[in-house]
Amino acid sequence: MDQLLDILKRNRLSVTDGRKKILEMFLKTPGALAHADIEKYTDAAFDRVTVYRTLQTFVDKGIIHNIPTSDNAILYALCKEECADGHHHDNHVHFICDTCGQTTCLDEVTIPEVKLPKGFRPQFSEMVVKGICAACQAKQ
Amino acid sequence: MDQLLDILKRNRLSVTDGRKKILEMFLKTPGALAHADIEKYTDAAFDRVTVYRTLQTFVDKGIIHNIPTSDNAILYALCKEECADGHHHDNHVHFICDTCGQTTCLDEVTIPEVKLPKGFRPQFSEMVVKGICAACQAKQ
DNA sequence: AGCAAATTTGCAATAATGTTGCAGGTTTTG
DNA sequence: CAAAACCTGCAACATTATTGCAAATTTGCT
Repeated sequence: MDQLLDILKRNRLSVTDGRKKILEMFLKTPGALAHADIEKYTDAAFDRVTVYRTLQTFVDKGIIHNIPTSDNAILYALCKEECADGHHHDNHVHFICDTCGQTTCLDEVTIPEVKLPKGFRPQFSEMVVKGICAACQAKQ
Repeated sequence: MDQLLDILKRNRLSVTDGRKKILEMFLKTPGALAHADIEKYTDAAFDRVTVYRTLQTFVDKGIIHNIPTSDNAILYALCKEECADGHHHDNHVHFICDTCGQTTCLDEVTIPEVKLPKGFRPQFSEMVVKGICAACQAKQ
């Protein structure tokens, strides 16, 4: 079965053009996508509202996760291993390239544990590294 | 000399009511503040625009830094050591409490280095830990 | 295949958030 | 104290996000 359909079905979501197109974008893109990227995608001219709702649905189902950025943008990326509903186990590092701007999930780099002050109980952590990505480095 | 004035003067900023009030909020607050927090602050009824500009000025001067969050909000917190203009050395971990929602700078917890895949050159990293903070833990 | 129920979409309206130019006011400098 | 520099508030505008509802699509069932 097609990978797209497989993911949608596994999450008990109706298979619609919008969801297929948006999910396809994620599967094709190595890095992360912002809401704006999806809206601007030429092939897929969906209503803004639909994009918002689709992304939210995907996050809820654990198909994609969002990435914190210190500037305002919300970025989304595919979860490597499918996560349980609402619970993401994407404990990998995200890398944002200063040159090309692309955000990459470094699935093989696990977020290290840190020793917190007394009383703090950690449940989940996120880590973002900025710098120059392998692709841009190679071009120079 | 008053700490407020000291900070403003050291950064060659005019001392105005707005800046004093906003900086005072940061000095009083253990955690981080969102733009909305400042705007809602009862005593300080400044124009929205003034708040935006003041926060931007403080960030530019290295008085405050912003904290990435996976939801959309931009949070700001005081820089512990004053940073050089534009260059922040706030390489500490941020903690967001799931119970009270407050964000705390863990100044004493340094972000660990991670080993990146070949070709990636890191320049700056950020780390956010979510869980239950010491204050909320103690209340239970 | 065909039909009813459930779900999803697009539109419209509205809210929330962020930006810019400019006139008037405040702070600083000397 | 006066001039210059800087800051603030207003207004207008741009962008981003949310909600309700009717129409359209998809699904489950026979």
